Amino acid sequence: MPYPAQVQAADLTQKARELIEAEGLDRLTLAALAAAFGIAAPSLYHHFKNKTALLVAVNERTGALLIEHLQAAIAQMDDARDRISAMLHAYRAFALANPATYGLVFTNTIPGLQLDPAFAEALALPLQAAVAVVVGEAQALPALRGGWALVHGFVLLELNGQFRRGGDLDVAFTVAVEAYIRGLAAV
Amino acid sequence: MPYPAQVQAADLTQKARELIEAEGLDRLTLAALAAAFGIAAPSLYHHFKNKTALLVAVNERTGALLIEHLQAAIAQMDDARDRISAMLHAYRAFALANPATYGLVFTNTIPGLQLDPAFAEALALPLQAAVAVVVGEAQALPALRGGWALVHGFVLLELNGQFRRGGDLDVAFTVAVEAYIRGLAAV
DNA sequence: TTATAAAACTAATGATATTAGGCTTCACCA
DNA sequence: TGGTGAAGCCTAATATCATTAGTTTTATAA
Repeated sequence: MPYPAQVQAADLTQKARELIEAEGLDRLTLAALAAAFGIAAPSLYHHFKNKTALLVAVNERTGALLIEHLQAAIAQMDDARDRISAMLHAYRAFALANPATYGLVFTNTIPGLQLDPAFAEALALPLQAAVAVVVGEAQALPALRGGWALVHGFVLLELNGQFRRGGDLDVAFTVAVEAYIRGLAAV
Repeated sequence: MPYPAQVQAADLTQKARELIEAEGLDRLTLAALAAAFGIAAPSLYHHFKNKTALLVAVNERTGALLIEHLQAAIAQMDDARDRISAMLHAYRAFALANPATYGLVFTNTIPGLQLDPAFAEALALPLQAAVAVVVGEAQALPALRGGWALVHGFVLLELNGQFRRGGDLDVAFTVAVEAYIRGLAAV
């Protein structure tokens, strides 16, 4: 029945991600996105309910990429503490490489952008086991949350330019992560 | 020479903060803010260069309140580790009590909202000394950044509703903070 | 009393998202 | 083989805001 689609939803999502990283979220207008495909803005409504739905799709894609990235980082690591450290570093690397879209995933200034509850679950999965080895099953959940918080907070402050007193941020990150892991283990 | 000002910039800032917390950032329109004072939207431009400048003022106020809150929290504490713990808990309490405006301070989806560099400085000041006692001057800066990151990240994830697997978040926060401090000390 | 300047107003402009309604193409079925 | 209908596109219109332009009001200073 159709008409030869000039555009797939996935292409739109991908291009939107590129535009957000290249120009900033505020420059991503429906008109600009449509223009990139040679179509008119209202046509986008055939692919997404509204702009928020487009951004949700962007976030889902970013989340999937992040999870892939984390899984790759621990491919052949045995020691639990090494795995934790490697994942936290990989997490930061991903966020720094995708600053605008990473930030968008966790933005709460735009209503209706909540990520699927399964996301946090999927994100935690690869880390959960390693943390449990270090602190035991009972403390695994809070310990996990602390680790996620540490990295997430560090990266956001870093992306936000809040660390303005000099110093090597790579070193600071490593110091913080090592301290946290050491503290977890030392119960 | 003037005209009896019906409004002071500080009143506008205060009301804007209230509206943001009560209705959400997206509901804060200039028309709504002006209406709360019985004046017309364009009149606000006599007090603020534009809406971004208003939001910057809101952020400055939030930052000042946060710093006051932290200083009050450590009023009569002697032990360095107690001070660190108390400040981190006070920080979280403030953010949870002012979720929308706290989030706005660290939002990077709105251009031009960068807080004054002096803010991070002033925020760090009360914590700096306590951290230096525990880890020594040399490691104080990275250790400080890690602590800030931990709390900031925890609070944002919490406000964003990312911790959906149950469990007591107060406990999780305490576990994480204690682990971090313990890890810092255990060098 | 009057000129001035701050502070407000009304009316327009411009950028965007969104909605309404209609045209075009093509896979499928009679 | 030809008709149909739905998908995908378009143009035009609407609504919401922020912002700008130009005008009016009024307390005070001279």
